[in-house]
Amino acid sequence: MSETNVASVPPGKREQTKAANRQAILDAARAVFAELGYGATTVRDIIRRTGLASGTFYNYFRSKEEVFQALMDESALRIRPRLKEERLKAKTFEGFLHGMFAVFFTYVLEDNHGYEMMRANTGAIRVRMDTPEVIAGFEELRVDIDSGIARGVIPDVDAEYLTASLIGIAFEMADRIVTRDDPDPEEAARFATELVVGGIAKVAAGG
Amino acid sequence: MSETNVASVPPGKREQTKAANRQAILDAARAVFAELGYGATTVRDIIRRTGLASGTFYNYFRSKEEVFQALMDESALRIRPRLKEERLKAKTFEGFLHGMFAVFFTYVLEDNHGYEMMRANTGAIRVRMDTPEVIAGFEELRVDIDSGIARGVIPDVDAEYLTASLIGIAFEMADRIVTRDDPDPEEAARFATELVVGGIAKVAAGG
DNA sequence: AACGAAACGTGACGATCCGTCAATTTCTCC
DNA sequence: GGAGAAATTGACGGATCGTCACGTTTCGTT
Repeated sequence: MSETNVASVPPGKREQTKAANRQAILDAARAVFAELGYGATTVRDIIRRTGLASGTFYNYFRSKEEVFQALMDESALRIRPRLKEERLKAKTFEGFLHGMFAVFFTYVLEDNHGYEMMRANTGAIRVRMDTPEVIAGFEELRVDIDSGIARGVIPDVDAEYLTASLIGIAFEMADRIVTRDDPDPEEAARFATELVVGGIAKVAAGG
Repeated sequence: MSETNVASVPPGKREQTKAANRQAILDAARAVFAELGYGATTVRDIIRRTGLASGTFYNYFRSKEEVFQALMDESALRIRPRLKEERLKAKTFEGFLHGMFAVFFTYVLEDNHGYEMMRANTGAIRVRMDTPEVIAGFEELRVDIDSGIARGVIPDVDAEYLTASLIGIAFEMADRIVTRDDPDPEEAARFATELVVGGIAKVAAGG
C-alpha cells in the first residue's frame, strides 16, 4: 500500500491550487469591498488584486454578488458556533439573550473589517445580505424561541415579531457600537437584554 | 398689466417641462427598481422608459444612486408630517411610541411599492439608504427622546441605544409585516410599543 | 516514464453601460 | 422677430461584463 491508509485523501495539487485561488479571491474581495464599498467595486477590481486572469474569476463565482454571499457565509460560519455554545450554557432566558448579544457585538467589533464591507462608501447606502448561513442562524434563534415559549421559559408572545425585534436591535445597535469612541459590548449587551426581557414581560401581560 | 397680479410666478414652459422630466425619471426609476431590484437596474433602463435621451438623465441626477436617494427623500417627506402629527398629539410616552410605530407600519404597507424597491430581486441583497431626509427623521426622534428623558417622561437610559433599537425594531418588523398574509399594523404597533415600554422600565431599573 | 483525457487558467472578444460634450433644438425676453 | 440662454440629443472614448476557443497543467493508466 502506497498511501491513504488514513481515511483522508491526500490533498492533490489540483485541489490545492483550487482552494488557494478561491481563498485568494475571497481575501481580495474582502479588501476591495472594505475599500471601495460594495456598490463601487467591480469584478475586475477584485480579480486584478489576485494576479489571476479575469476569466478565472468566473470559474469560482458567478458574480460579485456571489463572492459577497460567500464572505457573509464565512462570517456566519465563524459566529454560529460561538452563538451555539452560548445558547447551550444558558440557564435562563435572560442569560440566553445576554450571551447572544454579547457574542454578536464582540464579534462585530473585532471583525469590523467585515462589517464595514456592508457600507458603500459612496453616499449612505448600506447593503445587507441574508445568505443561507445567515438565515440558518436566524432560524436557530427562532427555533429556540419557539421552544422556549413551548416550555414556558419565555412568555407566550408572537415569535416572529420577537425574532425580528432581536435581529433589528442587534444589527442597528451594532452599527452604533462600531462608531463609538470607546465601545463596550458588555454594556450594550446588558442594555439590549434588559430591553427585551422587560419588554416581553409587558407584551405578555397584554399592556 | 398682462398677468401675474398674483404673487406667484406664472409657471413658464421651461420650468414646466423641467419638473415633468424630473418626475418622469423618478416614476420610471421607481418602477424599474421595483421590477429589477436596485442592484440590477442601470441608468439606461430608467431613461429608456421615459423616452428621453441618455444624456438628459445627467441633467437631473448624477447617478443611479442619486435617483434612489431622491426617491427615499420623497418617501421620508411623505411620512415625516404624519409622524410629527402623531408626536404632537401624544400625551404619554406609550402613546407617542404607539403612534410612531402605527404610522410607520401603515405607511410601509400601503406603499410597499417603495419598500420592495429596496430589495434586489436577484439573491437576497437588501439595500438601505439613509438620506438627509431620513436622517432628519431619525434625529427628530432622537431629539424627542432626549427631551423626554430630560423632562422625566422617559426613564434615564442610553438615548443612542434606545433610538437605534426603535429603528431596528421598526425596520425589521416592517419587513415581516409586508410578507404576512393578513398584516395588521395595529397589532404590530402594539407589540413593538409594549416591548419598548416594558423594556425601558427594566433598563432604567438596572436589571 | 509516456500518453491521452479531463480540468483549469488565460486573455481577447462582442455587447453593454458609463459619463461627457459639441451640435442642435427650444424657450425667454427684449 | 431675433439674439442669447437653457435644455435636449446622440455619438464617443473608456471601462466592465460574461463568454469562449485556445494553451497549459494535472491525473490516472499502461
